[in-house]
Amino acid sequence: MQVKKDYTREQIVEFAKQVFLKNGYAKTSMRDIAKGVGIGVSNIYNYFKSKDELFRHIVGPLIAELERMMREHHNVDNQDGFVRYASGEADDMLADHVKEYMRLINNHRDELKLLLYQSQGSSLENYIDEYTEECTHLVLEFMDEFKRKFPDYGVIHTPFTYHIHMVWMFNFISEVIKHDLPADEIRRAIEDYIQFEFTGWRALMNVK
Amino acid sequence: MQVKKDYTREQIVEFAKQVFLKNGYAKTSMRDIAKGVGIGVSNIYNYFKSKDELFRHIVGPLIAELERMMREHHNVDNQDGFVRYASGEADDMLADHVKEYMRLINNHRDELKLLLYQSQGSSLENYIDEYTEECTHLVLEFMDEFKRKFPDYGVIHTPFTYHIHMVWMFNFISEVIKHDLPADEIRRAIEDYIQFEFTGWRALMNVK
Amino acid sequence: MQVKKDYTREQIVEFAKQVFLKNGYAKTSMRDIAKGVGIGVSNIYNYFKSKDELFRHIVGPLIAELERMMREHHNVDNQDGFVRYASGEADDMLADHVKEYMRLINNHRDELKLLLYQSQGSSLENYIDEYTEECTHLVLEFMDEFKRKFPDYGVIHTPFTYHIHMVWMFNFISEVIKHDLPADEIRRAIEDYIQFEFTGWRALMNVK
Amino acid sequence: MQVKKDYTREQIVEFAKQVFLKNGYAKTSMRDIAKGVGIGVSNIYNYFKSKDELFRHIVGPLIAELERMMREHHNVDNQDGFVRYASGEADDMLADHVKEYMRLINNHRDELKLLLYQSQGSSLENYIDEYTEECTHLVLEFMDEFKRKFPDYGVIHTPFTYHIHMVWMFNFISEVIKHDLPADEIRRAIEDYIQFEFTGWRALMNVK
DNA sequence: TATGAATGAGTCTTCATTCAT
DNA sequence: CATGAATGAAGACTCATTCAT
Repeated sequence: MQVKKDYTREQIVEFAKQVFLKNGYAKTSMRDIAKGVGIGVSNIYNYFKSKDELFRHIVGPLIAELERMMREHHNVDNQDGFVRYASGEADDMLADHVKEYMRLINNHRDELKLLLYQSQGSSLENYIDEYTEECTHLVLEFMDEFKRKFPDYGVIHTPFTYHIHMVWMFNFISEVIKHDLPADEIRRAIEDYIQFEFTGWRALMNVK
Repeated sequence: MQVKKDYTREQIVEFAKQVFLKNGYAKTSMRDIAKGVGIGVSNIYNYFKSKDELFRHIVGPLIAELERMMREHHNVDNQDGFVRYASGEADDMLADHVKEYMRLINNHRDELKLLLYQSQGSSLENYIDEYTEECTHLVLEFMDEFKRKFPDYGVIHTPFTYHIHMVWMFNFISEVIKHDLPADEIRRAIEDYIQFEFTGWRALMNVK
Repeated sequence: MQVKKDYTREQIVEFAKQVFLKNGYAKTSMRDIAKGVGIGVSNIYNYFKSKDELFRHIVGPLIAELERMMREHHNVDNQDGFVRYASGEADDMLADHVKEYMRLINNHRDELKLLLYQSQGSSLENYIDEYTEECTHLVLEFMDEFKRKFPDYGVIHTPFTYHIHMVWMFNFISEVIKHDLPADEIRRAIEDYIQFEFTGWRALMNVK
Repeated sequence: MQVKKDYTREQIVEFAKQVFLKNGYAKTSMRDIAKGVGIGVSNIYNYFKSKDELFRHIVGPLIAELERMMREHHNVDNQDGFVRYASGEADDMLADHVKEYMRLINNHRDELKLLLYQSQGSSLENYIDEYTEECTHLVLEFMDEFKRKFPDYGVIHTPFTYHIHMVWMFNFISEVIKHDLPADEIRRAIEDYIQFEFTGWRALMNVK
C-alpha cells in the first residue's frame, strides 16, 4: 500500500510539473492534473492539501538549494579572494559563482522554469524577487565590510547596481532555460557573460 | 453629458490602472473596477468592449511609443556612428539610446509596470517577449551588415548574447520601476549601466 | 421634421426586418438594429416602445391580412359552392383558396418568413398556432352546419384531420418561402398540392 | 454513492426535460434546472459538460432511432414492393412506414416535442430540417432508379413535392404530439392521413 | 487510498430598457 | 428627434475545495 501510495504521489507530482510548466500555475486547474494522472480530483488532496502546496512541493528542492547557496556564498570570510578578483588576478571567482548556477540549471531546469516565470498566482510568485533582494542585501553588507578593510578601492555609486546584477544573473539563467540552448551555445553565452561582468565591474571599481 | 462621459471614462481608466497595477490583469475583475468607480459592471462595457480592450487601452500609448522606438532606432543608416562607438570615440550613442529609454520610464512608468509584470492573462502577456525578440532580430541584421562592411572588428560569439542584453535592458527598466528609485539614484544607476555596457561590449568586440 | 422622423422610422423598420429575417427575433439585439441603421439604441424607443412592439409592427400588415382572410373565407354562406366542390364539380373552390394564399406569399413573403419561423421569443411566437386553431374551429362549425344540411355526404372521422390540413397549408407556404422556389416551380408545386388535396378529400368523404 | 449519483442524474435529466418542454431550450437556464432539482448549478456540470450536451443527452435516443430509421427504410431493394404499392395492390407498405413513425410517437413523445419545436438555440435547432432534407434526397434517388426501371409510370412534377410530403409527415407527428391526442383519435387521424397519402400519390403517379 | 458528488463564490459578458440632456 | 450614460438582472460556465462513502 505504501508502494502504491508513493507511486500515485509521484505521478501527481510528475504530471503536475509538466502541466505547470506548460500553462503556468494560474492557468492550470486541479482537474487538468487529475485527468492527466487518471485519478479523481479529490484524491490529490490526500497527498497535498492545496494546489499551492503541490506547487511548493514540486519547487521545494530548488528552493532548498537556493537557500543553501545563499547561505554558503555570501559569507564575509573570503574577502581576500575578492581582492584578488577585483585586481584582476582571480578570474576564477565569478566564474565559480556562475558555474555553480549553471549546475543549478542542469539539476533544476524545470523547477527553475516554474519558479522564474510560471509561478504567478501561487504563493511563490514573489519568491525570486525576495530572494534577489536578500542576496543583494548580503552583497551590500559584504561590500561595506570590504570598503572598511580596503578603503582605497573604488566605490560603487548605488546599491541598485548590485541589485540589478543579481537580477541579471537570474535573467541570464532564465533566458538560457527558456530558449533551450544547446550545450556549446550555453558555454559561449556564459563566456560572454563572465567577460562582460569582469570588465564591467573592474571599470566600475576604477581598478588601476 | 459629454462632460460626464469623459469624467466616467477617465475614472474607469484611472481606477482600472491602479487595480491592474496592484493585483495584475488576471486577478482583477470587472466587478472590482466597477465597484471602485461606483458604477454598474455593465456600464464599463459602454466604454470598452472587453476587459482586454480596457487593458490595451491603458497600455496603448506605451506600446505606440515602443513601436516607434523600434522603427526609429534600428535602421541600418547609422553604422558609421556605430564604428565610432565601437572604437571608443562615440560614447554618446549608447547613452542616447538609454536616455531615450529613461524618457520612457518617466513618461510611462505605470504602463511599463503593467506591461512588464502585470499583463498575465491578457492578450499582451507575451508582448515584451516578442518585442525583445524582434529587437534582437533587428540588431542581428544590423551586425551582419556591419561585419560585411568592417570585417576586421571582433565578432560576437552567439546571437544569444545580443538577446540577453536586450532582455537585460528591459530588466533594468523593470527593476528601476519596481523599486521606485528616486531621480538621482536612477541617474547613478544609469551611469553604472551605461559604463557597464560600454566597457563590456568593447571588450567583446575588440578581442584581437 | 416630420419628414426626417418618418425616414428614420422607415429605416428602423426596414433594417430590423432584415436582421429579424436573418437571425430570428430572439437572436437579434436592439444594438444590432441600431448599429445597422446608424442611430443610437435608445432612439429606437422613440418610435417603438419595445423590441416586441417593433416586431409586431413589422409583421402587422400580414396579421391584418390574415385576420381579414379568416373573416371572409369561413363564412357559412357558400355552402352550396362546397357541395359542388365535394361532388367534384367545382375544382375552383380550393384552387381559389390556395391562390389567395399564394397572393399572400407574393405580397408578404418576408413577413410570413418572420411569423412562420423567426418569431420565437416574441409575443407572436404562438400566433400561427392559434390562428390555425381558430381556422380549424371555423371549418368545424362550417362542417357541422353542412352535415346537418346534407346528411348523406361522408363524414370525416376526426376534427384533427381538419386541423392538420390547415397546418399543412401553412407548412406548404412556409416551405415554398424557405426554399425560395422559382416561379414556375411554385406553380407546379401548387398544382401537385391542389390535386393532392382534391383527390384526398374526395376519398375521405366517400363521394360516390 | 453510486445510488445517489444515478438518482441525481436522473433528477437532472427528468427536470431538465420538463423545463425544456415547457419553456424551450433557449429560455431555460441552468439556474432554473438546478433550482428545480434542488442542487447547485455547478453540480450539473459534474454530469453534463454543457447545457447543450444535456439537451442532446435527453434527445439522444430519439436521434439514434431516427438515424436508424433512415438507414433501414430508404434502401433501393424494395422497389418491387413499391410497384405493387403504386399500382394499388400493396396498401401495407406506406402503412408500415407510418406505423413505424407512430411507434416513434409513443416511445419518444417528449423527445419529439423537444426536437420539433423546443430546440431553438441548441446545436440541434436545425436537425429536423437537415433530416428531412436528407430523407428527401434518398427518396429522390429512389425515384430516379424507379423511373429507369419502370418508365411507363407517371412522373412527379417537382422534387419540392417530395420534400413537402416529408415535411408534412413531421408536421403530422408534431401536431399529434402538440395536441396530446388520445389513442383512438390518433388511430383515426393516421387512417385519414394514410388514405390521403395513398389516393393522392396514386393520382399524381398514374396520370396516364 | 480513492471516489464522485456537492458546494458556493467567482468569471466575463450581453441585453432590453430607462434617464437626463 | 436624438444621444450616450447608466442600470440591473441574467446568461453559461469554471474552480479549488470539502464531504460522505
